[in-house]
Amino acid sequence: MKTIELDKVYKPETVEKKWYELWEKFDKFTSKPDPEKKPYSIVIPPPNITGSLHMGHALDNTIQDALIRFKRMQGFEALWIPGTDHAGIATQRVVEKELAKEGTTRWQIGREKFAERVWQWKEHYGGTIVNQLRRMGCSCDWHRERFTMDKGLTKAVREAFVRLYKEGRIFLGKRIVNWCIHCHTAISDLEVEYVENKGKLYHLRYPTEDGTDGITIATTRPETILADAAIAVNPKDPRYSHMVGKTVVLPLVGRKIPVIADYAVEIDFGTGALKITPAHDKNDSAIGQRHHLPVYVCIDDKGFMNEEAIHFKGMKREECRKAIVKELEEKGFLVKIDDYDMSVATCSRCHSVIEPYLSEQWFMNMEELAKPAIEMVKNGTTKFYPERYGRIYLNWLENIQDWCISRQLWWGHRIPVWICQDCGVRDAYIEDPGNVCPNCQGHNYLQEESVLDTWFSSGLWPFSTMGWPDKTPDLDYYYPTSVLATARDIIFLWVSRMMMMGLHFMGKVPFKDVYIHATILNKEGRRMSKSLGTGVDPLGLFDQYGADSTRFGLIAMTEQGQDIRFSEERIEMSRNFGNKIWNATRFVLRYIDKSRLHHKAEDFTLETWDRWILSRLNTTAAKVAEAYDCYQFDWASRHLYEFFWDNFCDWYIEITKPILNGDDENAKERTLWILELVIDRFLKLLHPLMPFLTEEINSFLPAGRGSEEDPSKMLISSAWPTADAALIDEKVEAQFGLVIDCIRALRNMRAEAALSPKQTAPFILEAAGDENLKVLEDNKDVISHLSTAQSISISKASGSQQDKCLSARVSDIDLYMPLEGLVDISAELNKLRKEKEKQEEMIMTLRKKCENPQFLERAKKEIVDKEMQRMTEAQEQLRKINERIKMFEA
RNA sequence: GGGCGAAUGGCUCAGUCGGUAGAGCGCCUGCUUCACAUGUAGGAGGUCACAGGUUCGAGUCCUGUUUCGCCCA
Repeated sequence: MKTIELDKVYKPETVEKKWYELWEKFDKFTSKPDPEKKPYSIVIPPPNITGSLHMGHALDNTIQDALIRFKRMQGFEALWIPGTDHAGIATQRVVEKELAKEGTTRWQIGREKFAERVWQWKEHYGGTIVNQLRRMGCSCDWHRERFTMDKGLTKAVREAFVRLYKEGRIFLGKRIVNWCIHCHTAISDLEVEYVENKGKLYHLRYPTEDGTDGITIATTRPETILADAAIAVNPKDPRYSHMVGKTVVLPLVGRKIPVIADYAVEIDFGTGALKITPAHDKNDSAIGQRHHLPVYVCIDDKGFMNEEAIHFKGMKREECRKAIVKELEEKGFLVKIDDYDMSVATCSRCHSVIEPYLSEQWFMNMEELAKPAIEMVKNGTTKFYPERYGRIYLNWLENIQDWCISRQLWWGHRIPVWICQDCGVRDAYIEDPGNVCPNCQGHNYLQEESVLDTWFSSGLWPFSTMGWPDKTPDLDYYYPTSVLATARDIIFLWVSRMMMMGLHFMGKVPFKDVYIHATILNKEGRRMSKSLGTGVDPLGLFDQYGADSTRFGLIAMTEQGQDIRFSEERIEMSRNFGNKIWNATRFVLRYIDKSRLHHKAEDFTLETWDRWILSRLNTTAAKVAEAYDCYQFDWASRHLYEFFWDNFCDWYIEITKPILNGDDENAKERTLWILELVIDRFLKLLHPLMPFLTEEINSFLPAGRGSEEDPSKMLISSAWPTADAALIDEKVEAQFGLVIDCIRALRNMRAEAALSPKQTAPFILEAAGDENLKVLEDNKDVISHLSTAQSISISKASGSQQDKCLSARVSDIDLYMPLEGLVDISAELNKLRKEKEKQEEMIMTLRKKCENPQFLERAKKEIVDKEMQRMTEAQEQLRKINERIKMFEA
């Protein structure tokens, strides 16, 4: 067997690349239905094809990969389906920008050519984020990679649309929609962002026809008066009751419009009189419908004023506002302008101001679809983690509005409805019907121009990716998926739609659990934003610290669903952790000549520290599995870190050094077995979080040796180390905890006496109870070694006071370090007096407690006993301190 | 306007059933000890935002207040 010399520092770069290639080469990510195994499946919340990996993705996909790897190791048939969505607006904009650079537009090249260009772009650049997922170590089944515009998914979209259409849930309606003049399409309510803005409130006077009276309204959008249809006041408002039913004259335009009464008008806002512009405001539209008002449109779909806008025609809406205010002022209609803070609706894609726009769009009635989606969360079939997000989901679904599903884009699933331009008949088709109208036989049977909202296809994702609408073995086996892990802002966008569509078409929820992870904020506690440049690029972190460190660091930062501030220190801490693991293995490998994993605990007489580390290992295994299972990833990382660094490296490995260098062959065999066992098990426990490092180290272990030559031994396909309850021993953990405390106390005395690290010192340990006495005796060598003792005397407490020496107390054990002449008496006295004060304070509070009859009566017996115990303990300690003070003073 | 969340050491955060406040980073003092200075040993540092309440006992439960963040309308 050749000995392996490892580098002093772990270097992730080459390692990460190597292992990812090997995993893929040996199909480690591939999953297929296996009736012998239980399925565990995840579909990726499809990232946007135009996107690149940001911190949120990094966290989201670390979580999914950790779960998949964990479950795969546990023996589940684990499937993670990757893919991307076609991101209608975003992708179209990217390609339009390219065209602009070439001096052309999509209108010039036409719809078909444009679509070709987008596909070209997709082939070239669409793989960015997918490759970044590989860089992270994501173990997705790439054979099943899907794209919302690929053949299978298009078929699913078509099928779903036609079914919903035939069920009468999809309809064409002329309504006010959120219109983006820049993207030139309708967008959904969820794509609208409200931005606080310092605006103006314009007070305008609308006179009566005879000029004797009038009414003053307040508006933030004076340019829309050109399309006013009425003035509305609240019927309860006495200021205007005499005006209701009369007509006023629309300034500049001269149109006579009625004054109407409607309870929707807020009496306290502005002047209490509201101008009604049914074509350019959602609320006005509703009021207009109630009062059968005519609809005037003055702004077109590109944001320009139209022929309704008299001589303002052709102006941009912003220009028109200035011009119209000026003219209103000149003609005496402007009463005043107030400053006014308002929130302006903007397009979440291009940030231009949304124009509420009356247009014909396709809508989907959601009310009926929402009902089962609500029910399945209420009855716990699908559970949210953390729970509170379930309530947010419910609240949204319970108030759901019709969904505007049409987009005036050229990139996306074109709505499969054909409309006869001659007779107006229309229908939806799974297969293209040709251009002959089935009704009038005319040849103008044409497909709808609009495409579907991208989320229409995302909603089908959990089952369209598995082959729906066909009945496939995959659907039988993997659906419903186990969990959807995603960010909070996705609840409405995808989670709810996937639930509705999944229940409607599959009759089953699409996922059993929904895990909502933290939002990552920057150091200042603000959202990371690409446009503001406040984001941290995870790829930079991968380069600097390695993917493993970034994964582990992100996980360690994440508490349940709570927002987290990104701190690079955590990533650094994780890198140091990885390096620690690397070096600990490096140490152990110096002594390991062959695998001893075939041994059992029964083969040896185990020492306290052996049983302690085995107990800690198995406790950790149990806690880590539990943490993964309830999505407490930060706990998992904490348990792993603490076990390996604090327990294994700081204590166990240090203990083994003299044994490994000694000549007790039996002890060596036993110790090497445990060292190997701990590393073997620990690597497996850590693997879901740090896949590369663990796989690399495993390949050096004599029993591991997962490699290109022996891929079956790779960690990725190894069995999860289930905790062995027989090796968990709380008593041993307490006993060795006592030993640790004693060693710490001795080291502390050394530091007080300013001994150099190598300088040995004599110690005296006296235990009051037999039990602790035995623990000390059993671990004498360890205590001696780790405290760099010259000599250790362990005995039952004699009651007699030790001479001039430093002292400490752990449980019922007195520890002394006699150092003739070396003890700084005044410093020691100082310390003792401080301790005395502390002890007296403690006795006071304890006495208060223990003498309180209500405490004795009402508190649990164990607590009372414990407090009483502490009380006597503290008094004993105080007595000793006093004695020692006396001694030093003498 | 409605809802949700947060406030614990200088910083970033843990704290599960109410029972002696923890970690990492930073800081101070020792260590070029044959796994690791991305390390090691020791140390300092906290009125748990504020005010009430429940309780024998509150960082933890309840009510209110303040500040910050997010979501919805």
